Amino acid sequence: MSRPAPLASEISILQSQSLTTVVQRELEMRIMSGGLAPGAKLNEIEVAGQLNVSRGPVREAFRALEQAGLLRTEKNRGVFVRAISVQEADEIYELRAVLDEFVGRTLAARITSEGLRELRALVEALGAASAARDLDEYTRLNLAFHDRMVELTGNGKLVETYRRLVKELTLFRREALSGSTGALPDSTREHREIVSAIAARDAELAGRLMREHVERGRARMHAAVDPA
Amino acid sequence: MSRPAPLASEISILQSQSLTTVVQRELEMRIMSGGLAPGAKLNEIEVAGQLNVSRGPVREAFRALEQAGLLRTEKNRGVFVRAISVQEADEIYELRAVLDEFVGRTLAARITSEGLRELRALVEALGAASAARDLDEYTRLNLAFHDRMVELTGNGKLVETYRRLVKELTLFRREALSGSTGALPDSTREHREIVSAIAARDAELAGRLMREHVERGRARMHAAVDPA
DNA sequence: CCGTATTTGTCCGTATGTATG
DNA sequence: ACATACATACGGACAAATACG
Repeated sequence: MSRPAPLASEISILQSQSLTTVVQRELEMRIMSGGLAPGAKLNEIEVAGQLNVSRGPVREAFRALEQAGLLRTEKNRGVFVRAISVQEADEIYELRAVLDEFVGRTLAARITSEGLRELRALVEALGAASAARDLDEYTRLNLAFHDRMVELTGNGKLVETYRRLVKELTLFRREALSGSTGALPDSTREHREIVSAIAARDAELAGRLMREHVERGRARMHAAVDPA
Repeated sequence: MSRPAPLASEISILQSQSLTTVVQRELEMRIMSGGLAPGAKLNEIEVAGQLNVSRGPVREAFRALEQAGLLRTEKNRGVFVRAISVQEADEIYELRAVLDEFVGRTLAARITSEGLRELRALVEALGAASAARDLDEYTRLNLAFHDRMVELTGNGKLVETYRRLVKELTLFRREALSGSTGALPDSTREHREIVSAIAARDAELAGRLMREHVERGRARMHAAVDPA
């Protein structure tokens, strides 16, 4: 056993989680953060070496991430970070529009005042990041805002489904818009209107605004991909 | 190597697919068909022995099925067939209602005459199975009818998402309604109305009928679970 | 509470298939 | 086309944790 002593931060994880889970999380993080680009090949031995584990847990993590839609396996050839096609991204946007419309309607019907306070705080923070032209922070908060809205519906299955789609979309953006100008869309006004509609308990309007909000993202994708 | 010669039908599979995939499919089939009931514990060595493979592919299949929502893992304890709670089933029905409403609207807008012919044939077959009181056939055709509708939308991501939810609902029904009377609901009339609305290109109506159709299934579940 | 048996978690060796010169 | 190098697929052994008597 030539394995070096793990860092202190790793010990607690190693004790409570299986190595497969640790590897899975680490790879997912690298994919989502862009450390592993779509199309990149993952070598079992290499990954195992980097994480100081054997190939067993790595292979198990590969199977999990494959099912999660982040990796693709070619038998006897290797596993690759999935590349999402424009068509697939379009399908995801279409689905997201349906789900987000439901989210808007549902929140208008059953959000609590505490939930509303949270959303307003996130919208304010989003406006600040936008004014400061802080793209990373804006992106982070934008994801958090939408994710929190979905959570506040109280439907755990919806949360699960939604997050899966968002992960794949993130993969696509990283692939397609890598060299793109980092112009932040500034949807601050739209965000405010959505929260207002929810606060006003106008389910019809909140749903419509959410759907249109997603459709605009979809249109931006097409505009960025096709050199119109 | 004391492994017996595989059947001819297995050889082609072994050549084209990895053992992990074969094991995964086999386990999924056993779970969906009820051979493995919710809550049942799966022993690695036992499964490996039954399928004449080593524990490696079995463990990899476990990770994939865990991600697919059909198995649950407790560290150092084992993997179990997932048991879906009533609340979770309710969440899934709520989601399905949203998706199926979208399916109805979409089909009304873009179904082809060939697709319409297919749906009509399925509805007829469903009516026949209902008249013959053939519950198994009715269940099979009912799943096929709804699955085909989703396919005909042309949105592959939607198909993927929908099937995942249906699998989990099947798991729940198998768990909760195991001792229930096998009374078939006979939604023949509803099915006919849905197809009619689609054929009439009435998106609004088709969507509403689909949503209500799912909501009735949801209500039947609650009625079957709570002794009202 | 301790020791044993069983099961899972991890690691590594070997075979097979793929890519490359 | 052949041989070599290399990566994956699979199997089996060891270590660690849990269950049980």
